[in-house]
Amino acid sequence: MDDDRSFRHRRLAAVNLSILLANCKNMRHLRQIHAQVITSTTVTTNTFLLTRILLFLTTSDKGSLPYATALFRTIQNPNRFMYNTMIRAHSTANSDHHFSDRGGSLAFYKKMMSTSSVRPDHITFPFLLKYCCSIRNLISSESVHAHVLKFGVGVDLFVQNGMISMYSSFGSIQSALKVFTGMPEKDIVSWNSILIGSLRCGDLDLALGLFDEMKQDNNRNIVSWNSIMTGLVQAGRPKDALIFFHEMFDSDGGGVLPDKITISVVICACAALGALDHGRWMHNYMKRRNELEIDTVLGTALVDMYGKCGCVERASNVFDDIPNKDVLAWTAMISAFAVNGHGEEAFALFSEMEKHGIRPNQVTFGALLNACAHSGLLIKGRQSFRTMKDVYGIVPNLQHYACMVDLLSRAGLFEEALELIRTMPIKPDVYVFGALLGGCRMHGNAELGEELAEYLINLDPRNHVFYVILSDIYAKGNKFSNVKRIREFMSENGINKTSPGCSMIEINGIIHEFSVNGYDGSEVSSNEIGFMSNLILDQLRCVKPSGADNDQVTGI
DNA sequence: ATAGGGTTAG
Repeated sequence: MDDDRSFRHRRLAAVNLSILLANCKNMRHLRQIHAQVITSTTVTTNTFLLTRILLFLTTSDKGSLPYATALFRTIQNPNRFMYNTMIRAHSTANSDHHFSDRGGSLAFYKKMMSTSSVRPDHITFPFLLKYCCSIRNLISSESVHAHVLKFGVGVDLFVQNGMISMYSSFGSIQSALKVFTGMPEKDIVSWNSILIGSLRCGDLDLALGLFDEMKQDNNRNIVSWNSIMTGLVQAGRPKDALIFFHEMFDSDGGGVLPDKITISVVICACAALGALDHGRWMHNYMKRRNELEIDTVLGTALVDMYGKCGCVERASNVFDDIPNKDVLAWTAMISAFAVNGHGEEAFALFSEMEKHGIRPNQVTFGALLNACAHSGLLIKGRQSFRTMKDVYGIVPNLQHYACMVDLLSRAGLFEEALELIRTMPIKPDVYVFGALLGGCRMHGNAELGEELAEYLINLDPRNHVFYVILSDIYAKGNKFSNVKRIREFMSENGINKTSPGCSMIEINGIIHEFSVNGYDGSEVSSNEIGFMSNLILDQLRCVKPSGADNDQVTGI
């Protein structure tokens, strides 16, 4: 009788709480609900209801992880479900709470192990392993593997899948394969995990082989396609990514339809190729499919693509319609202005971003400095470099220094560039010195140029770039015997461009590659491309360089 | 319960 009443009470309270939580509007509201639970229920029901609140706090977008963590600390004897909830909540990477809650999921796991009553189960480990993917700590992760075996869940499919991801996130594709091949039953997630793992570890051949095998077993889904395309783009093979996209699209990929992620990957490939027609087709395609709304991520990818294809106007139009613009969206648009020589607009947009209360990051300042380099904005460049450090406390990285050195040495300010290099707190790399060397070539600074080139050639004797720049510097100073000496040295030692510089052109939606030596040989005649490229070269020769940044034109 | 997407760079 009593039990029955208690049960009904519990049911009733749970239903009421569900309704309350479903209508919960903000944290203030949640605190009220929490207080109500604490004051109006018995200890037994309390545990049950607190669990519901924890779950709400960690899974709803109206929840709050710090509040959940604080609430969790007040619970005397959390049960396994509560521990699992917290471990799950702290398992995702890229979140800020990694810093506030030192230890993340592992801290909660350790706390659970310190009790004698609660043990992990097959739900605990997939989340814990996911967390291990982000901490890049092999020792901890191997301990987790040991615990997986200790608690007898090493045969669980989800746990095994998690271990594949964990090992490949460290680059241990061998260990990942060992788990994979040892699995008695594999599902689509197992296959996708090992596919993604091989891509992360840079083993493209393995990935392509796996992808092939998956086809035979009719074991490919949208995640498989998206993953292989992402891998190809990141491996610098965007053209192959597009080929895969067409294979998927034309054959219906075995009943697979492109989703938001497919679109963003393909747009990324288009951006890398400068394939404007393809990119615009994708843009139209997503408009046709009304379930593919342009969210922040897709909008950012589009802005980037249009920017890299030289369509600042289109980029700007897409940008205006992006909902909830975050740093990445703003940075993509600033960058679109930057690479197209619209330095002033880039800075205007930066100010607007600050007004919107969006905090710039390292990448934003990289884009700004890049804008300065592309538009010769010396003063603004120096200013941004200072603002980055003093106002935002962002530590400049090698790329920022390379950008500044580029800007200064293009302006002929070699002393200032050298001073910056001398006072750098990090070791300057090839790109920093390379930027300086580029300035030397532009201004015919032979003394510094020779010294630098010699240094860089010693660092990387097989790289042709520095020989060529050095010979350019000699040629500019009419030291043709030195030019001849370098050319002879290069041919005697077989120092050539490893792969000929290659450009791409999009004709009727097909990407064609061509270079001075040859052409990839598709339907369009190589002669037509050769004819056009000569025409363009002739026109370029008629253009007088108008500013310091135009030296490439005279170099042709 | 586990797998996939966007920003800088010389």
